[in-house]
Amino acid sequence: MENQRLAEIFNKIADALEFKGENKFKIIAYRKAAQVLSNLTSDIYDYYKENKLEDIPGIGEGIAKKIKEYFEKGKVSKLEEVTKDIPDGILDLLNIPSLGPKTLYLAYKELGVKNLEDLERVINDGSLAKLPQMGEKKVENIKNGIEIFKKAQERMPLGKAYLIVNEIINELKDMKEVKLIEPAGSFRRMKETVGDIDILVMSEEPEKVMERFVNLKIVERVLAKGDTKSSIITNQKIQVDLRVIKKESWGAALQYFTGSKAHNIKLRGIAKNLGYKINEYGIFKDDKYICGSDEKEVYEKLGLQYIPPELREDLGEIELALKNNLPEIVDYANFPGDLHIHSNYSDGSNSIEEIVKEAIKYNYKFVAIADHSRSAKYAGGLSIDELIKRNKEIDEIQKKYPNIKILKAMEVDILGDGSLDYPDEILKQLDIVIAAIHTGLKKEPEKRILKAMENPYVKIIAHPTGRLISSRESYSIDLEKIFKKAAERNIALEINSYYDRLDLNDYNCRKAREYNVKMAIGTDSHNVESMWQIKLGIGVTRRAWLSKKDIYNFQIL
DNA sequence: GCCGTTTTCGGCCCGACTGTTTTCAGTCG
Repeated sequence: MENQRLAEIFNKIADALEFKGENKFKIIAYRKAAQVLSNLTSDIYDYYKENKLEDIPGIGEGIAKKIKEYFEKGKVSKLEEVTKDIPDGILDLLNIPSLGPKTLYLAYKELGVKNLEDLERVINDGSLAKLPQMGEKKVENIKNGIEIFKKAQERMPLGKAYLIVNEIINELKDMKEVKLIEPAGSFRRMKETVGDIDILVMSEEPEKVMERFVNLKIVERVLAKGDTKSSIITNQKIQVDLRVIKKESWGAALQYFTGSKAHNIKLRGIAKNLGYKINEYGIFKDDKYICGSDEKEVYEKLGLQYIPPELREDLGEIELALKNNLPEIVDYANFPGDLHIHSNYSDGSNSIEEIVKEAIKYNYKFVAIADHSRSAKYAGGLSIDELIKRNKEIDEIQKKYPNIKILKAMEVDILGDGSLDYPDEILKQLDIVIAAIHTGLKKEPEKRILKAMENPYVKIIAHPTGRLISSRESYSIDLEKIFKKAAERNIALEINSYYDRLDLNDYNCRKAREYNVKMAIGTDSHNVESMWQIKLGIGVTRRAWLSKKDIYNFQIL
């Protein structure tokens, strides 16, 4: 599928045009097309074949022509045209905070800056500071920006950001000046990674709140400090923006700063058509304040059903909300249970009873104890005897805790030939068999998974792509084949909610939903302190528009 | 470059903060 490749091409064109100072709306149009392409669940080639490229919103005559060229000639000549007089790699420098296209272009034109080394040279020899509109402080900011650029090339996984957000909120929420505090941005939308963290505070006394914020223990550097906005870099090298909002603007600000950008731009268009203006302060008609204190009210005023943050990506949610027809996604509260937890029988650190007690705190109806199978020596995989002993212990504990169902599960290795790590007569004693690849990730993973799915006892395939957000690409598998088989065999695919996995991800879950595949949510916890990560998995289901009927956890009891 | 029950041309979201200026440009979200 060429969707991503084309998205990259259009983003690159946008970068080049921005560098050259082209019409900014043209740049927006290319970026919009790139965004649409990277989120498209169906193959762009099919649209091309059926001559329906222009049916896709955001793709018009010009970009359709370029996509056609790509499929017919294997290239987009516009990309070559706009990049031919730009040195290789200079566009990457646009990702340096505080260095924008105007300054970069000037440095290139006047000082011959072509790469990061050149940039550092003109900073150090003082020539950059002598350019028009430049000065010592601007150069200092760019210098700091380079440091951030080098260290924080990657976005932070959502699960890590969670801990930082919790810490900041805990530090600020008890101030008497703080009426409400709430995270916004991609964090609130539960994107799997975040580039920075946005936090909103309702207060009438911004000075005190800002003062406290920029002096928190985790602050490494203060980038800006004002009455409405302050920005800091934490000791973990992530930027946190804090905004202080007045009561009458709270809902509008929450809406505005939650984004996504594409979602907000479309909302603005709707507001405009209704004769309103919408910004972070509220909805206005001829500069007269209409509403803004409540986020739901903001959507209602625009004739829209309230759209949950996780859906706000401009992937069709606005059109559905206009018709009051959004999918019924599931709540974070009252989730029925966790399908993937390791006990100290294998490599977990807590006993089965400790896990059960913790699960009760979550109000779960069930919890699945899923230890590693015998081949997983590195992870204390259970021999058949150990497995039988463990199951007996589960029976005993079950008697003590009648209000929660303890499921006898196992995360069973898919071996090199696609067979499972226990014989069928053992597998059939389990409530849930979760099959997974842990070794030989490059050894025909697709074939092995498909073979494992033939086994009559397999209920779930764990972490189907094997990717790790911070360190590993997915196995090379054709997920569509897995989806078809899963639907046919009624096997659920996991949303592994461990923060560095989130596998399947939102995009693939949306795709799986088209095949009527059920998803199984489990945290893969190895200690009870990790069980909160079920939130991350639920977030994925919400971003993928899944309803209860799409989620295996709701169909177990 | 996209888009249209105002439009096939002329719009396209808009405000905060910083730094370099002395009324504004650049960057960011």
